[in-house]
Amino acid sequence: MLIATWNVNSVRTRLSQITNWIKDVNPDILCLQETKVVDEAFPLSYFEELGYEVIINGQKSYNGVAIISKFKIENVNKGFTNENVEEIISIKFNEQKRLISADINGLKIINVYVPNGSSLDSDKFDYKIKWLNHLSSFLDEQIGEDDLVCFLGDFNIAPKEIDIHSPQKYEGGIMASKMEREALNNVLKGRFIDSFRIFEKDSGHWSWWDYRNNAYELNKGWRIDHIYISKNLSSKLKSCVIERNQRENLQPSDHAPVLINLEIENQNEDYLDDDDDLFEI
DNA sequence: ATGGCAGAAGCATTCTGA
Repeated sequence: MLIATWNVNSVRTRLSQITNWIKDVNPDILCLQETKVVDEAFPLSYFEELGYEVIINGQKSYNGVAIISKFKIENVNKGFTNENVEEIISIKFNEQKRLISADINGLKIINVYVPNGSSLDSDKFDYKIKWLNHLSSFLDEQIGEDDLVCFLGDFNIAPKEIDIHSPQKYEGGIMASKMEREALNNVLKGRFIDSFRIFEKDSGHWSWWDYRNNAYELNKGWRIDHIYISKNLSSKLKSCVIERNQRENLQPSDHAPVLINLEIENQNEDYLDDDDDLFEI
């Protein structure tokens, strides 16, 4: 079972790149961030024609998330549905469309687009930390001990020094500060494994390269897009790769897709793919 | 320290991203 995350920086601008990549890789589940489009204008049919179901939580110009799946999608949550907090707080954190989750083929899929935060002294940074704290309580309510969870997306946080191209310059700053990492750890609460780090222990592997300053050509990137899986899935994890060649497309997203292979049985009778060939990565 | 690049809105230029 192939599961991917990709911040596409506008689903409409990147449409042919996304559908070409889908045809090439044949993922079972693809989670998108920064779709930048209202739900009414989302190009649903392009994915449905390829045999996928789609759920979306979009907004105009900014943010927006979607899940594209070959398996039946059940128990959809658009945004936060926290019960043990004042409703007004959930409403506030649902204004920006950064979260969508559902049950798919026995897995809880939780797709996030964490706020960037701008700089440590800004109101946006304060929002980022509070948003992560709200996410933490949402996960606490949503995730049961035996649930099989895949928690993925654009986290806008480099977990460690080795996830930044020039730590001497960027450690402690935005996306690499102690506060953000603590907030992220409070969300994870030791429940998850960073899929990528099971297979690669060294620095030099990035999922995002700034459009500016020739960053891709100089390979000055960050690893900020992550696929966390619950510990009870660890024995099923067969691979995790960053599809960095997608950053070389004409007019690419500034992020590359991240992809895992989970060895999980098809539990779903109405699997939408009639192709029996398993894609090996 | 500043600006570089890109997308959306909307028609010149601003806002936002990371």
